[in-house]
Amino acid sequence: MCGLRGNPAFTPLPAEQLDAIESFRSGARTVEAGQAVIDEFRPSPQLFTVYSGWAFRYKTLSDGRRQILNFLLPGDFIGLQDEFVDGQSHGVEAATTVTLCVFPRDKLWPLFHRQPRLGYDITWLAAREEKMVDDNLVTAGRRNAMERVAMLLMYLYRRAQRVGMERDGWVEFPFNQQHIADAIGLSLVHTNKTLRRLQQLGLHEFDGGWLRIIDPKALETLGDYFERPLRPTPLI
Amino acid sequence: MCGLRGNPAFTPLPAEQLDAIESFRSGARTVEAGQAVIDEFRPSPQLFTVYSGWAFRYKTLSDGRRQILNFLLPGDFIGLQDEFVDGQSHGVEAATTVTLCVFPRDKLWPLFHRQPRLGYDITWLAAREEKMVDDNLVTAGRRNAMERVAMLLMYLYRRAQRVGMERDGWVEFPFNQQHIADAIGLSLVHTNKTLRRLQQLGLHEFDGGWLRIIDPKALETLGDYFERPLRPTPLI
DNA sequence: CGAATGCTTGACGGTACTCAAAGATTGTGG
DNA sequence: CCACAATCTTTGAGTACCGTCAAGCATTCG
Repeated sequence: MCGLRGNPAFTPLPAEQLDAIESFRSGARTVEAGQAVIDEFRPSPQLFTVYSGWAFRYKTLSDGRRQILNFLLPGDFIGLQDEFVDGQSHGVEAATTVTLCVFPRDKLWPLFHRQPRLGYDITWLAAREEKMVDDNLVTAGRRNAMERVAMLLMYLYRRAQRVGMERDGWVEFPFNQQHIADAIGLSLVHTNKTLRRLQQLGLHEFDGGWLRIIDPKALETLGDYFERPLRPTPLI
Repeated sequence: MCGLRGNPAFTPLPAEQLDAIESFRSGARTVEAGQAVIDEFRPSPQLFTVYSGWAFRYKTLSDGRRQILNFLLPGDFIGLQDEFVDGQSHGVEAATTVTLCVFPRDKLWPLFHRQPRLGYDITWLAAREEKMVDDNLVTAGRRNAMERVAMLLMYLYRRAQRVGMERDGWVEFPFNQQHIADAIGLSLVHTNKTLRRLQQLGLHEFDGGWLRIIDPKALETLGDYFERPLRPTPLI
């Protein structure tokens, strides 16, 4: 049974729906850092909920340029998009060791049928995911380098914080500068230089794969990205 | 009753579900070009299905920079995102006269409850919308100016074509260069110059608010954006 | 006919990209 | 435990793409 349930970031569910999720679920899976959860060019016969760890969704152009679409944290539901659209979609890669709950794709419709409430929750998650991509699109399209980095750091920090991954002001940050560059649409070199300039302002700090935000307000202002009040999230 | 039903781009529905949609629906609405369908900073108490016309979703930064997130065509379902996340979301603006089917937001859950199949379809639409935003994010993050324009033109042309809006090779194209610039994340001036260079290659043609694609293969190759096989779409 | 809106062009500057190479860090095998 | 490889970070130099500014042109509308 999923140990995330006790987390206040998620909505509690009545026993009947917990049972339904249990029978929907087909197992668990662990993926090591750097390995693929979903291959970019082969639709997955399974859906997943992230149970622990960091992962990310991405797409690559035919010449290898990569764009990270969004980051995945505990509670995120993966693979919906493939259910509904043919052809190549996106890849999902683990950034740390990731543990996942696995659901067979062909039981998705029966789940909607028997537990409409869970169907509604899944729509909730799909809509939330889309809003995050919306934000990332604004970043890539309309923010400059400094703003992009500031936005991304706050965004990732807040998300991790929200699901209880903060420890004394630090959150695990398993990404290298290439990941950051691919997420915000900059080159590796320019990302490095921007990161460096930001660091000298003393608004944040990296250490051994962890991130600490020293001056959240300054970063929020710089990135023009402010935390929004968030309701508890459904957890499938 | 919605005249889009006969369109082969959409899946036919049994009478029972049509009735359910009818009772979900609260009316119709017409919005003139340039007017707001959904205000960017005020959550809408309604959901919409586009019945005819072009619209677009967008977000603006606090200093006025605007990013168009996606374009909306007949059959697109609007407003889901607001259902599920607090705070400011996105705006929706009509680009032509747009007609919409209106649904009260508070009947969304009852609809899922009584017609799980329609709930499933709504999730389908949400996932498809997200995939489109994914593609736009790749464009803004990883394509250069020429590629961005090529991709956008093919993308909009294909989408319009798909819902039967093509007439002798032309589709209505009610956007000015500022719209294009805001969609692909370039400045107005640079968008103009890029458009001009593309036009001289003779791959496409604009005339009086209509667009014709002369060499789709060349544009697809240029933009590294290829049509994917598409199933019929559910229509709510 | 004048105002408003949108398109086009040139000039110039700056942000960000590419290329290249030198540190720093981590991991691995002898 | 050290040597070496592999990966990642950092820096500099040079360039190109794209942004900003400014002004002229075209079209539409009242």
